[in-house]
Amino acid sequence: MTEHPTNTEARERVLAAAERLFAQKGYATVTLRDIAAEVGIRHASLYHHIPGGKEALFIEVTERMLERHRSGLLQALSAAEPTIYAQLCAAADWLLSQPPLDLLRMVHADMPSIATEHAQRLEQLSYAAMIEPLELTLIQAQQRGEVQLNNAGLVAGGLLGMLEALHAVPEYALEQSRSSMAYELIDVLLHGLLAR
Amino acid sequence: MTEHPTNTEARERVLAAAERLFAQKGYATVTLRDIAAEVGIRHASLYHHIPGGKEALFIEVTERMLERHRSGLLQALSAAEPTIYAQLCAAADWLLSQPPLDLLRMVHADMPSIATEHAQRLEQLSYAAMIEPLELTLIQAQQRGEVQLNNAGLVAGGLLGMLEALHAVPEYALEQSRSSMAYELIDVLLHGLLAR
DNA sequence: ATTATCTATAGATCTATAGATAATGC
DNA sequence: ATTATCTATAGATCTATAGATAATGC
Repeated sequence: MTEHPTNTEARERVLAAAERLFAQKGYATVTLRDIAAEVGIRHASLYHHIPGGKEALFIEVTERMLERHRSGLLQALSAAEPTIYAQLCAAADWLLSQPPLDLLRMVHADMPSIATEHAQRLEQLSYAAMIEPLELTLIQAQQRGEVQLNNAGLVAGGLLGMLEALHAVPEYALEQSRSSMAYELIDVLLHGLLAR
Repeated sequence: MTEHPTNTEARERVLAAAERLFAQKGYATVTLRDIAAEVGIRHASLYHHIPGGKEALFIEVTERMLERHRSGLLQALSAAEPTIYAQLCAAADWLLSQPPLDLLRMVHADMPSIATEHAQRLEQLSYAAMIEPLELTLIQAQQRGEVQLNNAGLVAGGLLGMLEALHAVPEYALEQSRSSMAYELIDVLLHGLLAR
């Protein structure tokens, strides 16, 4: 009955392991035992750090992952040279520096498994973290006359799907780095495939 | 002890439900009870049709889903007017006509949950079904001088990620049809975002 | 007669709790 | 003294099996 969940290094290790595993494999696929094994403790010991259990753990780490993505993306975008190519490459570098996350799986598999009020909040947060920064960047590039588009949100979502797909390339098929593949895709998106 | 798994309508209903649920939510998230409920029977009755159990069921329906994707994609591509725009739009129409599938989730979550020999086969099959047809189409367009590219496989994968992402757009946010969004993305990919 | 379903239940695994023991910080 | 772990176990849920019952096809 002594439950004093404080924010120590031990708790942080638990959250970090949970975050990485959930981001990569999703809510249902990852068991508390998997997380405990990753940390090197017994699964029952997790409850000392997370009295709320699996669902609360998932919500907490997903929330902070999305918030980190939002600030990391915004930071990367604003630090980049103000050309759309440099900005999108910086965004790609940021995304590839993070554990692979799969927004489509989050929407179709993870969100339906948790309480709707939290699912809705996380869904809004994922929009704010992943789409919005790219959308704003595209709109600004449009305003300075650099690009031409109708629906920045759509293009932002498509770009994100394109970049996330790079995480599906298996190691043995990696002839070049994922970064350089990302730059190539961004180049195609900017200049188009059509021969000139 | 009377197990005579024949290929009847009842079995087909089971396979269809399993296929749709697995494609959308993944192996671990979907329980045999979910599938049985969808069909309208008790979960134990599933075993009459699938003596191999959950894993064999997943492998069977994933395999046939990927084979259907391969033939459906090839068919759509070859039936389209031979311009890259028409071909990619036909591919998008086909993809959007199918239950949402998430290749990234398959690679990171589903494949590691099943026996490695089957996982490897399904991974090759998913390449043959999803990437290869688009890759060949892009190469042919390049050969007739319509497009210009270095790495057709990379672009095919990126395009696929872009199109799959359309399944993440929630119903309430759908101002236009997913098809028309797909066409718009394809148009961007062909002509590029940069202002001319 | 064969095929498809059901009820009942075994066995595995998972989340979660209780209470004991070890490690750590004053 | 407080914090972090452990063992042991309850209870829920899941996959899977056995055997009975219902539906269907000659």
